[in-house]
Amino acid sequence: MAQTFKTLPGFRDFYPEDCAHRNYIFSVWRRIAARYGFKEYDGPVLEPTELYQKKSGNEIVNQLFCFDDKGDRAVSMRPELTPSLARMAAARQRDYRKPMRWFSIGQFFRYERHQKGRGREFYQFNCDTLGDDSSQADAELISLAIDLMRELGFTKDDFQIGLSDRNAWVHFAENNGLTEEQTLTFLQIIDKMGRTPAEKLEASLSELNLQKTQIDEFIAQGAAVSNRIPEVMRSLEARGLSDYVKIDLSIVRGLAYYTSTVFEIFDVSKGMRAIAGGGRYDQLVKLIGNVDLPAFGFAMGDMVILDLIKETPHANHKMTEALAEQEATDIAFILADEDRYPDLLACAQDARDAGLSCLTPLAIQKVGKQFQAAEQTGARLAVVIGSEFPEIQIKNLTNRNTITTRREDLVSAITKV
RNA sequence: GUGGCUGUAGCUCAGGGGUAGAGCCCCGGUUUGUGGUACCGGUUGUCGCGGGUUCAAAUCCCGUCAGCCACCCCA
Repeated sequence: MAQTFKTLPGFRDFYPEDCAHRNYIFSVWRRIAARYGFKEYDGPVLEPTELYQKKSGNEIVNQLFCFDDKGDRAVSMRPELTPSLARMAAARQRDYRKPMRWFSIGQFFRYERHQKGRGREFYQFNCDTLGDDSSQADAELISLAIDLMRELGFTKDDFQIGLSDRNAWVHFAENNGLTEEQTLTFLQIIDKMGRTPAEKLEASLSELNLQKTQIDEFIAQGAAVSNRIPEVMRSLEARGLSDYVKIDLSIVRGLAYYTSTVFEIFDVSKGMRAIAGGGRYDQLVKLIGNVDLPAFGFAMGDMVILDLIKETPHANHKMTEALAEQEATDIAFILADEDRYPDLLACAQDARDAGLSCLTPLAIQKVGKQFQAAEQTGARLAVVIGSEFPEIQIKNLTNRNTITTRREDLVSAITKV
């Protein structure tokens, strides 16, 4: 009995239609990054496990695809790009004018349970500015993120940027006498506040001698608690993008390395999932690469955004249109007389040399079948090669207009049909 | 790691102790040089796997595995 194989849990096959969707998202990512002058880079898929431990501590090993290689090195499939970026940027930062505007599209791996919007393997767009600590850099990347969403067809009614300042909370913690360690615990409590039951929240806060009312009052102050947020907002206002942004101090992001501005993209319609997120990390490059390089970055994964595109009619329509245009074949060659097969191949080669995409029959089939196949593969034109060759017929499959021409005029005639 | 739901054709699913079903997809045909519709025909299954009850189990019971969803976590 033949054994059948399936993908490993959390891993995906990309059939042509899936690949088309993926490439559509990639093309939007690249287009918008280029629009802001960002340069593409990439790092290795396999890194020393230590690189991730250094940044995030030992617990992270549970979530890593890690193993010992044949040289007994502890290695991990990359779960994220930022540590590799920090290493690369630190190593050669003198070769690049600041600010460095870098982006990357790559595949990442996390050993965790597969669920909607999350797998063990996924693609992620990473976009970072290094070597500039200004609020303009923050606003520039948030603006890029907004344009990304707009280019994918989303509107103000579909998504929103939540903007916050982690530093404001650190000051709050200091003013309330928390130690550095307590502050980290505190930030995690804030991060989970939205989905923690009220009683449990009160209990965790009281361990730090805090009351929920203090937190609520602080959040209610909004931008006033931060030096950074008003500057970022002014920049976004100047760009006409401030309608997309809402100040929400409850956002602090899970990771410890964020230093001041943090933001997330949420979808408005479907349960406020986080689509993307990022923030400022002015100390991380120093930690990993021993070079002072303030940075701001964000990342967006392919799984949640694709779900959201498919669930949002106008975004899905935009994707479908773009793919139909991109994938259309120019010409389906149709063989009406077997003896003319070599002539058909010669004509197809001419057309291909001229840059046209062509399909040619591989087996002898009835003309009707060939037209049907041409139709189903989405060809724009059919070119019929038959006994009257070198006279050939060109038919527009959309409006059924037909012209006849000579073999040598094929390429020039095509534009007229 | 914890919980809920679901496992029947390639896909979406119906059926519910007595010979295995529908739609879609795919392939072929409707007399051989012109397409989307229509019609006809065809391929595909140990009903996830193992055990139990029964004259008889895809169906009921127990276990197990897998998938999905949620929790945990989220870089």
